[in-house]
Amino acid sequence: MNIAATLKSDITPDGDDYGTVSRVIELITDDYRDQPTLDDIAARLKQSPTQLQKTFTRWAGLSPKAFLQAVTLDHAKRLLRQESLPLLETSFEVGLSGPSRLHDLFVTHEAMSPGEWKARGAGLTIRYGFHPSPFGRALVMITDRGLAGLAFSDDEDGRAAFADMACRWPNADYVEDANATAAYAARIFDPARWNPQEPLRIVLIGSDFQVRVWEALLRIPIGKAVTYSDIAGSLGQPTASRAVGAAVGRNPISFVVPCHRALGKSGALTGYHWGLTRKRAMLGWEAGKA
DNA sequence: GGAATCATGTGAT
DNA sequence: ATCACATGATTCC
Repeated sequence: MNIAATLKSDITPDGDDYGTVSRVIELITDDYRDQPTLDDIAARLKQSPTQLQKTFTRWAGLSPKAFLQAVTLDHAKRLLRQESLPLLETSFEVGLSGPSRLHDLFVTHEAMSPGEWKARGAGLTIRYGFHPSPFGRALVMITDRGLAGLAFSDDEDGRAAFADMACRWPNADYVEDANATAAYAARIFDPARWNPQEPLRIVLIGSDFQVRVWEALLRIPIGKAVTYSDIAGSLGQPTASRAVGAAVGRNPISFVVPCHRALGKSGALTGYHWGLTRKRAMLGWEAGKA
């Protein structure tokens, strides 16, 4: 049995739990004024409440009720409250590049040099593959220095996601190699395999400012969140929150670099490159792990 | 609660 | 130069 098949059976036994979860999220965010009950939602999806219960516990170890609470605005505000600034302040000591242990997924990161960034991927070979994940079909991109890209696709063939990623480093060579990327996907989405002894190697390809923002994101632990202005402050540029937002939006390694843990000051989920529903799903899924 | 408006830093053209 | 932004604060309803 190959690794990709193993992953699929581990994470989504029926193949599409995320499809159900994302529809539930959309229903409760569209109709949040009506406060739909679990029975309402199940009926709208033409499922029984017990089916829905099974899907959620399988997906996140979370009951539907707990999940619904986890994706409300109040919950997002709670994530923000827990002293976020001390977490970010130490990012000054870390500095650019060099290995360091960060965040719950134990990542060591290095940054590409400014020269490499300007080359837009020239001379770089990027191997990629698609794999099932708790948040839909994931596109994993790796270099010999580590994980460089992680994207999500909503369409079946994933062309849009690939084009989105490939235009960031237009001069790189792209080689499909799902056997090489499967091991990364298996580790990233299985908390049981998050291990400080074997940190995940990632490489940040971006401008100096972008890399500093992404490093700040790596310091946010699971179950917490910070605002864009928190990050700006930790960079010593308190008025640059909007620039931070732009840089967060260009994060090439979504989920691993936890850009979903950046929220607006009100606790609102102000945006997400791969769709706000997916951002909500990630925060809800993490509520079951933290 | 919004909606309109302004100051703001970065990156692409 | 100019423009688009995953912001935030202020000032009106």
